Amino acid sequence: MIQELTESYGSIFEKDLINEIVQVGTFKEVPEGYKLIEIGDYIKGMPLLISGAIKILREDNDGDELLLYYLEKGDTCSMTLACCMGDSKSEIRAITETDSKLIMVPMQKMEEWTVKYKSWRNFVFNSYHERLNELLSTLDSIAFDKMDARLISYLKEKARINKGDIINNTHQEIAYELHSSRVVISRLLKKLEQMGSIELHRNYIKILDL
Amino acid sequence: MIQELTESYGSIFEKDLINEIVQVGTFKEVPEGYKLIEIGDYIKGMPLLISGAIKILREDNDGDELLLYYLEKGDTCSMTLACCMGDSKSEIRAITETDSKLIMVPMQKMEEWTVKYKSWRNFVFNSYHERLNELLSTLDSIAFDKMDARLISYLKEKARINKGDIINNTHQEIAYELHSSRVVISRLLKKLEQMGSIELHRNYIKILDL
DNA sequence: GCCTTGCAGTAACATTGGTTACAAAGGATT
DNA sequence: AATCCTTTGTAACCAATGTTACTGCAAGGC
Repeated sequence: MIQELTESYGSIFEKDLINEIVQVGTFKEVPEGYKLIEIGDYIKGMPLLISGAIKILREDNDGDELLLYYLEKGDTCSMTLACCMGDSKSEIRAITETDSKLIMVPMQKMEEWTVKYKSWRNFVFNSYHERLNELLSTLDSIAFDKMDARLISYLKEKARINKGDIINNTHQEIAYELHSSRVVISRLLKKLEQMGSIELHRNYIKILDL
Repeated sequence: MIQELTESYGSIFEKDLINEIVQVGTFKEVPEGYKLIEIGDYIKGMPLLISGAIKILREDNDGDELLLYYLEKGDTCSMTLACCMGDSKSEIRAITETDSKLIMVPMQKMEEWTVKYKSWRNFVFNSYHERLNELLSTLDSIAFDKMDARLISYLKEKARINKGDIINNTHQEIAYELHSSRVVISRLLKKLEQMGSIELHRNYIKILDL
């Protein structure tokens, strides 16, 4: 575990802190599609992502979903922080987008480390900062962009996260995450194909030039 | 200044911290409609709101606005925090919604107080927590609600913030903050009036039963 | 091969929201 | 009162998105 930690967090955490994390943290390896956090859960631990990616989703009262953003190596979930501090329930759902490795740190250490380690303070604040900004840009996209622009951003981001030019999703799945309908997504994808930006196949999409 | 501080923050900050704030903070009284922060500004200080209300707005590339949320007594702007920590520019605009009193605290104290005062740590984290949740609910409303529902929430919130049942805005102004158009807002308001929920007048709206 | 199931393509239509254009009403100024 | 400006009301129209319904196709199981 110490090896993975050092690799992903060695440049930002002090040695002492790394050692503490090794002592109290638990290493987890989770497959793609695993649900880490459900809306309404009480959260006891904080995840430090070593590899892979996690998607953070929001849901409304009717069960409609919306993708908020992804977490990657070196990220943690500020929502989790926020929830734990406030001792409240999770407002979001977290699902692994790819196979992932992460370390769970018990929440009790938060306060202690915040006082003790400058690097931990910076990490936590940076984390909040980045997540706030990601939320803002998600909000921008929903408020100001039309569906075609949102779809293009989605495809780009998804390709980046999955490190390739293939997106293994059905139109229906994409529609869920963008909170739209399958027919609309198929329509727009077909347009993108006709423009030569993508190639459509059954169960996957190949990015050509977005 | 110590009096106002104690009144609004006495129950959450230690005496010592209050004293420090009094020493380094500057008291400000600002009228309604005053622009406190503009997008792109570098921020040197952090505002502690004593009375009144501040609206936080987002803008897209075309200059279209969108109301994010309000700050009230006892609140501070996490965006500001986020920006200062990251030494980056402001992502938002802040304008007083009503006449307001606030104390500006220089940013340098942040780090120091975070180590020194547990109450300050809690305040900062709570602040982040609340702002994240407000952003989330704004996002919900944009993503999942139709314009009529958004308008109703807007009117309710505005009435609450202004502590009354009169909303002193033109249809055009409301349209800006909801990122819609005047005609659409007039149309929906007229419907609400016909349902007996509100009364329309020139330059103001009276809330009857929302 | 044949059947079932899930995915994608497409047409027709409904709804929401945005745009343009113009009229009418309320206030303020002269 | 005559004029001017701002705000509001409304109609007609358009574009984007969502809905319903039906089709064909691919893959896997039988």
